[in-house]
Amino acid sequence: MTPVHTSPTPVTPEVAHRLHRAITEWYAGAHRDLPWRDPDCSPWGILVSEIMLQQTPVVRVLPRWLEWMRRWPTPADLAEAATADVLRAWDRLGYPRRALRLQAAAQAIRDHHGGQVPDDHAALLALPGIGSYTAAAVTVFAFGGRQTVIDTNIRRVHARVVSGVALPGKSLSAAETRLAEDLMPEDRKLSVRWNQAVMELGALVCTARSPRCHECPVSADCAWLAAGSPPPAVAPRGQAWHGTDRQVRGAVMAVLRGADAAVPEDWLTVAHEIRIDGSVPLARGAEKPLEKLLSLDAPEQQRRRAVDGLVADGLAVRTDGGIALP
DNA sequence: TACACGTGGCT
DNA sequence: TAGCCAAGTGT
Repeated sequence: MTPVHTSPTPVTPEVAHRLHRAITEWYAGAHRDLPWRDPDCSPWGILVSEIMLQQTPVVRVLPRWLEWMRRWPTPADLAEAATADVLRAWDRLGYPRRALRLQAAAQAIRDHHGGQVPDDHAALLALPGIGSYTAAAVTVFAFGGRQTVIDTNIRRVHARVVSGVALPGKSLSAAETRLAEDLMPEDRKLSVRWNQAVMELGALVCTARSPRCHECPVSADCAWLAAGSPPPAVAPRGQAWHGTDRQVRGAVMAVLRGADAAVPEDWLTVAHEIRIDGSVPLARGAEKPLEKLLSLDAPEQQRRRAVDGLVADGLAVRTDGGIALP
C-alpha cells in the first residue's frame, strides 16, 4: 500500500493494517443487528434500506422498512404499485421524492435488468435516486464487491483519525476520496467488512456531537485526539426549518396522505378556508396535519408555491376535485 | 459550487 | 429551547 500524504501524518502500511484490524474486530463485537445486515437479506432489501437511510436515522427507518418489504418484497412488486400507496407507505420518513425515485428505480430494474438489482456499480449509478454513495454501498453490502464507500460517518472518522480535524468539510474533496481509497484493504472480503465497520464506528462511537473516545478502538492512533480534540475550524451552518417552503410542503404532503379524496386547492392555499371541524372530506387522522398546516400561518403565496412545487416534482397532481397524491 | 429537499429526537 | 444532526441526490 502506498503511504498516504494527504494528512499531516502520513498513514503507513503498518498503521493502516492496525486500523483495519482494530476497527473490524471492534465491529465484530459492537455492531447493531439490523435486518438488512442479515445474510439472507436480498439485494433489493439492501437497496431499499440504503435509500431510506439517506439523511434519516436508523430508528425511524426500521418500522417503515419492515412494512415495505412485507408489501413489496421484489422490485417488480413495487414497480406495479399505485404511487399514492407508495407515498402513504413512505409515511413521515421525510424527503418523499425518495419514494418516487425508488419506485422509478424499481421500474427500471424490472424493464432493463430482468427484475434483478444490478451488481454493477455503473448500472446502479444510472438508476433514479442512486448516487455515488448508494451505488457503492449496494455494490459492497449486497454483492460483496470491492468499492470505496464514502458517507458522512466514514468522512468524519477519516477526518479525525487521519487528518486530525473535528469534522470534514462541507463537500467531499478529491483528497478525501483518495485517502478513503488508499485506506481500503486490498483483500476483497476484508474491504467489505472495513467499509461496514468504519461506517458503524462513525455512527456509534465517533459521532458528530459527543464522540465516545473512551470506547474507540483506534483512540491510540487518532490524530484529532492526539491534538487535544480541537473544535471545528468553522461552525456548521444551521438548517433552517421554521417558516421555510420545506415546512409548508411537508404539511401539505401530510394532508394529502391523510385525505381519502382530492383536496380542493383553496383549502390548501387559502388559510381561512381550511377547516378542521370534521366537515371536510378527509380521512380520520388528517385532523392533526390540518392543524399543523393552520398553525404554520404560512402566507397564501407560500402555500401556492408549495403546492406548485409538489405538482412539478410529481409528488401531487391536479385533478377536477383538487390536489391529490399521484 | 451551492442550494433545495422532510422529519423528529437529542442536547 | 433553539439549533444540531441523521447511511445523499439532483439541479
